[in-house]
Amino acid sequence: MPPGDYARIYAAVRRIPRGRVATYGQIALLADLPGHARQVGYALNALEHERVPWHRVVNAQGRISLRAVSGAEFEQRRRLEAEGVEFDAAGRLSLARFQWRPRA
DNA sequence: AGCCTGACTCGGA
DNA sequence: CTCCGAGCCAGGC
Repeated sequence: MPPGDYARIYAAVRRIPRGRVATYGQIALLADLPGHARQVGYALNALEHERVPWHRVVNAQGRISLRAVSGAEFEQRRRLEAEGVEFDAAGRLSLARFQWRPRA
């Protein structure tokens, strides 16, 4: 996978406004990498100190994807709630309400 | 090459 | 609604 791909993925994630979320597949599309939803996850997993709002990326079911190393999920939810995103009792957010829909 | 794994997704049971 | 199963693609062995 070309090194530049990660940069495009990060650029797409950076476009997500505060208080909104995007799905992995959606980011893949915006980065011109249709079908690479999993790679988006890898790219986010590889983040170190880059300034990228990784917490605004959730899966297609409006849930926070679990990592191999548990713990970061709580941090993600905490950050989203700090931006006004609400979760239901089942730990899921409403994509209908919070998903970012960039125009054309 | 083959096999396994993973911050994914969609559709069917 | 939840649980698979299959498809998906990149990476590491």
